[in-house]
Amino acid sequence: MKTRDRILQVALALFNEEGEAPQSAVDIANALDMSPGNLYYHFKGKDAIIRALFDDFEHEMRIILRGSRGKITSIEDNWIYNYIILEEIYDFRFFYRNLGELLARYPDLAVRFRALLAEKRQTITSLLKGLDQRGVLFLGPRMGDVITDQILSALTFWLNLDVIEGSKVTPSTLIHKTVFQIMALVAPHMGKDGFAIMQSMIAYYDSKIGA
Amino acid sequence: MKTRDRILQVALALFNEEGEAPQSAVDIANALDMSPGNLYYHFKGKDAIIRALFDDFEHEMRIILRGSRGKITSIEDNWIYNYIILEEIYDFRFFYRNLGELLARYPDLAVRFRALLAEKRQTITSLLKGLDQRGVLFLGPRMGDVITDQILSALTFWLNLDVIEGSKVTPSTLIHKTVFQIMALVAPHMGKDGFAIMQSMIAYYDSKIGA
DNA sequence: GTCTATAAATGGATAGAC
DNA sequence: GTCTATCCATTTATAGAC
Repeated sequence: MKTRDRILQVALALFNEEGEAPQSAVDIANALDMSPGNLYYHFKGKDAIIRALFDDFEHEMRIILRGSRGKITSIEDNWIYNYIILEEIYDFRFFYRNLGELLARYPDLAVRFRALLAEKRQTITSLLKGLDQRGVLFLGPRMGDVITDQILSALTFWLNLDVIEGSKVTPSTLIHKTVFQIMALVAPHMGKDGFAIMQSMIAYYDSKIGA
Repeated sequence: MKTRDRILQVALALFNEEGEAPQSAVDIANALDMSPGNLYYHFKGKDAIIRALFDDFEHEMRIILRGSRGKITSIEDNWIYNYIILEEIYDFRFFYRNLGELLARYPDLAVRFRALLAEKRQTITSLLKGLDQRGVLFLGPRMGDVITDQILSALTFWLNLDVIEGSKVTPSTLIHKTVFQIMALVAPHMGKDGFAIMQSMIAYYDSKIGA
């Protein structure tokens, strides 16, 4: 394996497990059993590593977002789609733990992250509109935007609330819980079927987390 | 005004406006036209200042939470109550911008912050239960917990999404928008009145932000 | 209480040998 | 490509004069 890739791999693991902020370039070099000088030969510093990691994340997230266009019609599709997005975020979770501070430190990444968010918003909006038009959903005026905001917020901060509350659930359970939360944002707008759908989602969720 | 209080006041303003992470003890001293040595005479360092600021925040937030017990019965009461909480958070917004990283750096504050969150959760849960029992709300099994999570999340991360999306609304508009979002989480569960209530909330919200 | 001066520690970064 | 050695800048923290 190329040294460059090894650095990215180990740095990502280190950031995800210990947090990005406390790690210095020397810490990363140590984790790789490598001299700081050598690390600087491959990357100009921690900044360059973070930018390279964001490149990877951005690329993969775009594939996921683009790949879903027009293919999601059922509730089950929605569940799976959310699951895939959350798993991708989990792989680069160090980024979301610190989001505000990180984007303040790297304005260039902030621009790109916002573009990604805008694409997500777009995807969610058109998805909801499709469900509304097919009569699966009943959205009053403005409610489309309101729910989009709520879903976007859930997708962005699900990891934070968990950390802050100090919960100790497994990653898999947390992802399932989050998907459930997102579905629960939509279910109340499903008219008289909403209650039944909510019930079956609860059953599905319980089976996933083994409750 | 006592020097100690001046330090806290200026440090809070500095953290809120420029972010907490980039400010060193020397920066704070400069903002006060004071020598670092003098700052260290009053506080052992930035850590001690942050702890003192958290003391203030915790104290005021507890007063707000305690003061509301059993007094909130109408939708209008809810609107006002949320507004007061959001304003208090806004006064100490530096804390919420960085929440994850900050709590990781100060485990003692993490414990206290979690206790505060638990008290908030408690308040929201009993509030929803009250509305459910009086027939204002219709919550299926589990839905109480789900909505509580959603509200708690909105109250905790409203400032972050705004910063991340780079929006440029006034603080007042942002607070109104957030209250609206929280009410919109509850409205769909108000049975057949939900639609009308939602409509009147939208009108009220529009009047507040002058749209 | 407040200042100046300075020590001690840390993190970022590069030069030059191998 | 990789290492050692080193430098520079920043930050924390304290001692001692006023």
